[in-house]
Amino acid sequence: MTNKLNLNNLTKSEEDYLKALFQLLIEDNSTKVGNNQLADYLKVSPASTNNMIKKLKAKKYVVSEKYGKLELTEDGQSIAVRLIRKHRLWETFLYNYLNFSWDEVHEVAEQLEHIKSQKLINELDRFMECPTTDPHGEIIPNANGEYSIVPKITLSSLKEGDVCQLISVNDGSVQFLKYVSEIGLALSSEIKIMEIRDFDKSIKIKFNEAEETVTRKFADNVFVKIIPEL
Amino acid sequence: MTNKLNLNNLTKSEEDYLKALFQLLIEDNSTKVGNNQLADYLKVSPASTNNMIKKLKAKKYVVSEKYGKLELTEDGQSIAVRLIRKHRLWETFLYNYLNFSWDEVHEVAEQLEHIKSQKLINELDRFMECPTTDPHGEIIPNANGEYSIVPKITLSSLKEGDVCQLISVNDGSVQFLKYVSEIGLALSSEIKIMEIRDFDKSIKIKFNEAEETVTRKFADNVFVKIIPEL
DNA sequence: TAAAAAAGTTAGCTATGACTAACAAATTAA
DNA sequence: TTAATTTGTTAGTCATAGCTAACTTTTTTA
Repeated sequence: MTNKLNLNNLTKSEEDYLKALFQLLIEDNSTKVGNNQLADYLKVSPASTNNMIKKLKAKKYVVSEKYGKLELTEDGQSIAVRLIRKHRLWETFLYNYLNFSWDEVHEVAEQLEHIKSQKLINELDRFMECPTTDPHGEIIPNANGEYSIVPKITLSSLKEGDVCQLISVNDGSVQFLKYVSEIGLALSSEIKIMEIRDFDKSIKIKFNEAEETVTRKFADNVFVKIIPEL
Repeated sequence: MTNKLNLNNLTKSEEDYLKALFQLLIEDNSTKVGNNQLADYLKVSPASTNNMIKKLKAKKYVVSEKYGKLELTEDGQSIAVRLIRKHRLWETFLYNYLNFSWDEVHEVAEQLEHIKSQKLINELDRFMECPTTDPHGEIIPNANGEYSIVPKITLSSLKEGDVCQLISVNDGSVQFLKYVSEIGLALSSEIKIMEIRDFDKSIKIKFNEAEETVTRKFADNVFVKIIPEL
């Protein structure tokens, strides 16, 4: 009996905190996630975070020592993965069936992911014929909460001369997504690092025969797969 | 400028109260809706209702004198109709595309109707090719909030010998909906009133060549259209 | 290694929206 | 028409979840 977990006893806020922790801890693969970092990520005060972490520790979804780093229990992770599954399935639905654009899906999916109905999400999955990635290129966990966490390589971590393929983009900001579309980048685009300028770490990239210079901040939000040179 | 109304400033609770008021006032066409009646309908205490009514009066969605009957302003009605539109469109989606049954759709639609996105609901409408009635037979208001409020005639208001057609059913209770399905009634079923028993107001009805005796309470939740006799 | 900065914690406040208990007004019935 | 019942209101409490301000612990750096 792995699944005695009751997913219906969580408030929207509790869910938001668990999902945020998962994204910082597991998806971003951080060594240490602290209280203030989480507060920053969720755009709330450190006091609020501290408060919520206490509650989540009492419910055994989070473990941490006083003044120590935050960690998710298995149950905590399980809840977070289910939320991510819901979020990404809804994004896919909005994008593929309801004419939403790349940058519009996130905000609405943030609301839809909190709808409590196991049947709803499983049927939505079936209706869409079990998609494996969302519109931003992120992998959708399956109904058992299993999914391969591909270590994320950012465009900013590459060196001059590297060639890579765009895998996914951070969907946290509408402005960013609009910019990505505008310069003509799309999922699977092949990108070559032409030059990295030392003084501001801005990067000159080449794709589809076009060249663009992007900032370090931009490159931090673009996830890629390196294409080994022949 | 009819629509200066900001639909995004309302809490889930405020929306629930406005919708409940609309259903009691307009759809059930009551002469007087009072505080306790509303509390009853929403299954909260009269104190809670009183409190919320104060807030909705301050926001100009509700008008009432002290100790007087509750009424919705035009803005209040407008918000309620939009919620009903959302509720019924989601019910239709769940029923037609996601294999939900008659009695399963209501609970999930109660959650989905609070999702804030104009685009979402308009695209969902387009995707389903603008359905006009939901799975329970209720009319879906259009994007402008217009819809014909058909005066509801309950099965219980008919007299012996009358013949009618099932138009819609009250979707408030899962048990009721299951019972309706089990005895074989469906939307559009033709029903004849065979006998009304005086002592308990139970009604013997005939449909699809079958006969059933139903209680007054049952008949109160079934809405019909009288078929004029030839 | 001591001072400064950053990170984490606590206390106490706010708003929302439930609740109960007590009370007041209005309606119904004797 | 007075008494009983129903209906409506108010006061005060609770939980959730946010906040600021003050404080403590840890980490950094000078």
